[in-house]
Amino acid sequence: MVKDKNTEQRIYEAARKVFLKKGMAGARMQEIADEAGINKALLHYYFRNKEKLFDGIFNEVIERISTGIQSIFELETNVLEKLKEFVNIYVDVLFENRYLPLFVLNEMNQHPDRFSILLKENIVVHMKKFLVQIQEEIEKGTIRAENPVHLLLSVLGLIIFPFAVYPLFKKMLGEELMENTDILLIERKKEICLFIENALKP
Amino acid sequence: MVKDKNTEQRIYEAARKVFLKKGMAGARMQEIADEAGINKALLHYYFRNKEKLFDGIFNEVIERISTGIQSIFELETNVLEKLKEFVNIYVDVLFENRYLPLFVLNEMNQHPDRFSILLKENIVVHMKKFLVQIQEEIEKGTIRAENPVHLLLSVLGLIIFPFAVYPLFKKMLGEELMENTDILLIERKKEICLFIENALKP
DNA sequence: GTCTATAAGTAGATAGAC
DNA sequence: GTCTATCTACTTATAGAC
Repeated sequence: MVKDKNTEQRIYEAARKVFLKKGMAGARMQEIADEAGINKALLHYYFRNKEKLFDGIFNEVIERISTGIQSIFELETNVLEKLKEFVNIYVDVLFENRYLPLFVLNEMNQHPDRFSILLKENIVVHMKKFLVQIQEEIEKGTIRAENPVHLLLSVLGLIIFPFAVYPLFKKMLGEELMENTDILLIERKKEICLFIENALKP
Repeated sequence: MVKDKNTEQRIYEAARKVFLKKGMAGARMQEIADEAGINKALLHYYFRNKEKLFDGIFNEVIERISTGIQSIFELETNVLEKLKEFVNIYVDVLFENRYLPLFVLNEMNQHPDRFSILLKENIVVHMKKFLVQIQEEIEKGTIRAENPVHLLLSVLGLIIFPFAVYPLFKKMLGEELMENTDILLIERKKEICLFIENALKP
């Protein structure tokens, strides 16, 4: 076990890895300790208990996602451009953090209010502004759509779902068809953009 | 507690409810017993242990999904019609079983091989045939797409994602914008169909 | 078949030596 | 700061009465 990083950080990274993979309920303090190459007791020395450790990880994850979204919505472009930027950035993010979508969706379902405040403050303002912008463009006729909420749900689904499902998908189709899953996931950037463009073309 | 159904079935239904909501790791035998209105010991009398009980539920869920998919792919129609039929049936299924998508995606990630066989035999044959059909229509030019796998991922994402995310979405946008979440979810049937039609129009 | 009581096993948390 | 050993609490599983 390499000792170059300080212990606290090693624990934190180990916890991140284990929590993202197993979730709060499935994660074991012992596994985190092993992963960090230290003793279980040290976990409690640095982070008082499992919940505090989890909260740290979870808040950091949400924070990271939020700021990414924020920066996109601050762009001064039209809806289609914003969506395409969104797609490009988030496919890359998820590519490097494949457990992220399921982890967030799950923990949110298990503890519905742990982070409702967190989310409200960070994302929702931008989200709502963007929904207004979509509505405006629909009325102007520059994009063909009916309900901004549906559009947002659709784009998020196109981006996120493949990452949540890809291990299953890989198993279903067999290695032959999916030998290049990674390439497929990256390809989705242009695939989704094209799909959206066609769907929204007036 | 109503005793009209036999105990085994009551346990089974309680277990289904709890497992789907909490997952294998998060579910508690006590909670299942309470939900079924019986004693914990009876769970072990009817189903030897937690794992066997879970397996029963899980296999049944997968089975149900599989047969649904199967019947759609057996239709003798073109790709667009099949996809639309798929959308209509599955939105209704998920509407009545909202925990299903996350449950399946999760448990599959936790026990990657428990059901690889299950899936292979039921769905994969039809899936592959359908991918071939898509490829043929792409080549004939009746639909505009590039990669059948991407198309399938996209449609599944459009259908499934909103159900996986809807509690979070509801929280983010606040009750005002989402007072009719249920209507929104059902609306997705025509929304997705329209979205696909436009995206695939040659 | 169904219950109460309890055993056995597991996981989180703490005490105390170094 | 880090470890070993241990405690406590929780969860699954079983024994045995009815």
